[in-house]
Amino acid sequence: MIIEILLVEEIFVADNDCRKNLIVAAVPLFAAKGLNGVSVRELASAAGVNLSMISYYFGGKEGLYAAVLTEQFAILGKLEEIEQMEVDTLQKFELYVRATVSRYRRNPYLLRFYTSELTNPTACFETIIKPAIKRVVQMLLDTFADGLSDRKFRDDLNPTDTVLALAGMINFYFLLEPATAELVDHAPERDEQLIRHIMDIFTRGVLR
Amino acid sequence: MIIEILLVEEIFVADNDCRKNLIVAAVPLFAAKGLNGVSVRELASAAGVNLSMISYYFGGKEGLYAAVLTEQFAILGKLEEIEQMEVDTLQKFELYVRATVSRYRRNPYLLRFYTSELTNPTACFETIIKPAIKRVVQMLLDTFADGLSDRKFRDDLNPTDTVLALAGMINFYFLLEPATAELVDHAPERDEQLIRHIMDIFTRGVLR
DNA sequence: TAAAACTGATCAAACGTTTGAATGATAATT
DNA sequence: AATTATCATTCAAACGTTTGATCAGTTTTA
Repeated sequence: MIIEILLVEEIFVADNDCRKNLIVAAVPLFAAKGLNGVSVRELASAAGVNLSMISYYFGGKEGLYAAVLTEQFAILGKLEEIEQMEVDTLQKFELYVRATVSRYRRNPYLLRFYTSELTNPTACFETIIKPAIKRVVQMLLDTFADGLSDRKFRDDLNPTDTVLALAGMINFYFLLEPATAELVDHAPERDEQLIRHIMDIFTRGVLR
Repeated sequence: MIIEILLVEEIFVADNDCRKNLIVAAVPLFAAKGLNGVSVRELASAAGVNLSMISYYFGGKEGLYAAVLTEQFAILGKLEEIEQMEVDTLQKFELYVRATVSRYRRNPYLLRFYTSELTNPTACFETIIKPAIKRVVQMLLDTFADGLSDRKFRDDLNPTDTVLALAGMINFYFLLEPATAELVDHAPERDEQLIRHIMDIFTRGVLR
């Protein structure tokens, strides 16, 4: 049975036009080339504003980058809706998988910032990315613990290995897309099949 | 039963000292900061050679980066030993997992180059990284096809989703380490347990 | 002694940031 | 009601620094 969920993920809107334009234009640029791969002139030009506005509003290029990451990861850390749902543990794992797919589809840049910071961390890693990731992993660990105390899950499984396996299955699928597009059909139409597939393998793996 | 394998992975050694020093010094720098995050002066200084040697031997910074990636991914693409082994399909998947873990442990920079190019691709992506990744995925797909024709595996599974799930479980574990070190024990001593764990889940998922 | 390896100095271009002036709207003063 | 002062915002220009690359010259090697 498919769990119907409504994930409300409002987009942050700055009060100021110039400031907003900079963030909106910076997202795809930073996501594609990284912090050091984009120049302030490129950013300002893409936003259609004067380049000094970057320093004025964000204190510099790194400030703009931090603002972009803050906005992007505010979405990732929102797990309350999942946590508070009164469903069984397996369904909670499915909710996480569905939320992840939904977020990556809505925001195609999120995963790039995510993995870019994991591989080439900037100052933002410790302040923004690491806490967000730990939050997600901790939620998954708590869910697994619930499944254990319910005596639904196998008790011979390592909790961290198990939840990272689930997270890995769904995240790696999207991460690999640029390289495997010719080998694998990554069309959004297949998402439902992918989710069922992952949950199928995971369920067989963890159930008693 | 654990499959004992000997993975011979010789390290490329340049005939020239200056050239070799540059590559050796460049690996951790490029891996940590990316192509744009390191300057030629930093590279030359770390290698203990004159700055102009980068252009002399590699035609420029990008040339050195390409040389580093070529060396790194020569290891990743070496799958012949796995392919030619006369073992059943499930054991072949386990060989892949073991080889992956072994390579990431021997070369802690490999995964970083790998994911860095996936998120922020340079000119090397199409020429070096993409072919290497496709090679690995194709090998896994072939192995799955063998398991299907042996009637060992479930025939209702999507082959690509299945092999990407396996690859995701093992790769994501290492990718996430910088963020989850406080939550998850990533010690090499646990690798054997991790491999068994992943193969356990995977086996239950794919077997008839 | 010719070729290869290497050096220090130098180059133009690009970098991120800062400046001081100009703008227009709002608040305070007369 | 008219004038002045203050404010945040925007701009073009220039700042000093760093970038990657080059080149003429020197040393080393064969």
